[in-house]
Amino acid sequence: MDYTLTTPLYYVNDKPHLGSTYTTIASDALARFNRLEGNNVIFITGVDEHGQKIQRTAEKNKIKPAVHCDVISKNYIDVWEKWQITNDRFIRTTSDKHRKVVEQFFQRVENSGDIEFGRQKGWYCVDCEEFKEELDDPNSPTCEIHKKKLEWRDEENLFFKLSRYQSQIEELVNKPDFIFPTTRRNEVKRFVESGLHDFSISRVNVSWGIPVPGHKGHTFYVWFDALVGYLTALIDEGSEDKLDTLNMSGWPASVHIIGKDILRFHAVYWPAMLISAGLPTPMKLYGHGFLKREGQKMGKSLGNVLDPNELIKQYDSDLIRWYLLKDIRFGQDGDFQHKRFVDLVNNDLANTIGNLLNRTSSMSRKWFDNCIPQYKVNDDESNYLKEHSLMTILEVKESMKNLRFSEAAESILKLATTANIYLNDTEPWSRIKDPTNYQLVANDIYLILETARIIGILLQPIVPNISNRILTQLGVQIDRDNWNVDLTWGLLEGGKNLVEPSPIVQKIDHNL
RNA sequence: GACUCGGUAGCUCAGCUGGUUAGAGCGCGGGAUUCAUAACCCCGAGGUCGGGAGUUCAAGUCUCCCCCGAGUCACCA
Repeated sequence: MDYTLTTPLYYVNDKPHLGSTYTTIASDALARFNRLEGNNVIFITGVDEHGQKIQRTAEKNKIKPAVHCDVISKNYIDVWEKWQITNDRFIRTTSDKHRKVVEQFFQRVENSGDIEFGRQKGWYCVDCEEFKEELDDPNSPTCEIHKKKLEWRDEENLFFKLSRYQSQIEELVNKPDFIFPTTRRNEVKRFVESGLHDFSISRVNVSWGIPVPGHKGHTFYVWFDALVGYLTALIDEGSEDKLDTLNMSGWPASVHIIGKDILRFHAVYWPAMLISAGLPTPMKLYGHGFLKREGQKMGKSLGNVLDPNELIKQYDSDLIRWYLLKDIRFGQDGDFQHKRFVDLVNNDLANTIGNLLNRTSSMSRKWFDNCIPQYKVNDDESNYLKEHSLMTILEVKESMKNLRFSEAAESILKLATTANIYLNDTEPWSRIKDPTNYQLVANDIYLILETARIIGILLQPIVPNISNRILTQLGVQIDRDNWNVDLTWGLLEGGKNLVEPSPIVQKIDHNL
């Protein structure tokens, strides 16, 4: 099955921040999960590089826009690599390929009769790239968001006839499995019900954009351009005119993962554009929440933005991944609290999961000649751990499939806790003192190690590095492309050598 | 202003179509244990489920009113 998923194409006005990292981490976990499930995954991310805001930022820094974009885009590419993001594509909207696709796309929309001229005049905020309808002070209008003076504009732009798609968009937006979470769906529904207006898709006097074919002086409005980037990412060089064969390349997307702020563009404008161009609409949109930091909004003005480039210098990306995916319910807003981060990493990863492996491996080596013990079937065995493991596998799959990352993480953690309890109940360290208990202990240790193996495998999409360390210490090889065989209970081989255990996660200090 | 969603233990939150003594994790206090990364395990404190009224044999769970918070209401990523 094809599974195409996307992050937003991040706007390169500024370097990456933790918000975009969060979106990308979640997308990465989803991509990894679907690969392991045997789907043909195309994981798309990229950057949105056009628009007047970027043009002006570049001017301010006295460099060409193209240079500015190169620098910031490189920053994104690098940071995703550092965070071990497994995107299959990285699309830049300044690429030649993209320009050609946008031209083709526009051609189709124009052929549908959905493009017409419209006059737009009013007070314009460059930072917002939009006309302001309500003015705070008519004598000296300023933008409330950016606190900057508005500029008077009187321009003739190209408009997309969104209003023609009222009923189709209404129908789409009403589908219960299109927009998540549901609270967001309500907002979009209300918006659509209030009546859709046509919107402008070009700007004049903005040189930093893709020229609109056949309309001198017009460049595409950044949104029109950026959304089409999802298609560009799926199209091979030289096939820019083959929008018809997109369904062979992974379109429509299974899910667009986006921030809640850009939901409307994806839920309303984008589907309408696609319908106009004769292309299928995406299957699902997931608008996740925003991250605060220690209870405060993150923002440049507050100077409390977490820089992923700095964060990754201090911590293994898995630690952040675990914290963000486990502690924040995807879709809701979250709060990055350092103390909580440290507590979770130490408790969940180092103590509960890490120490489980460590203590069991240690016992196994000590009493079974540095090896994994041989399990001998015992009919009286209830094999509670096997049952719990199998249940956990089902839970994790179901949760991950539905982007409920925190539930998946909790299920795995619960399994580790159960295994720890099992150890405490069976007390192998006491039983081993009586030689007649040898096989009993062998079985118990084996069951725990096997459970640890299952945990290691299940952890792959969420914390891939930690997963690797667990599996390496257990000495197991796994199929990196499909986890279904490896998730069979009982594959751990008794009698195989165990390396000396070392902590898979080093605890971190509160003071750092 | 209109609409949407929230307000449950110190903190972050679960609680589906109403039904035994309201739950989890973290934090805190105590105990037990030694295989282990001073880890693991057990026990405990404790909350009039935002406030009020109502429906019902029975409401955190439904209805109404009020208070507080967040969000959306057209082209900011």
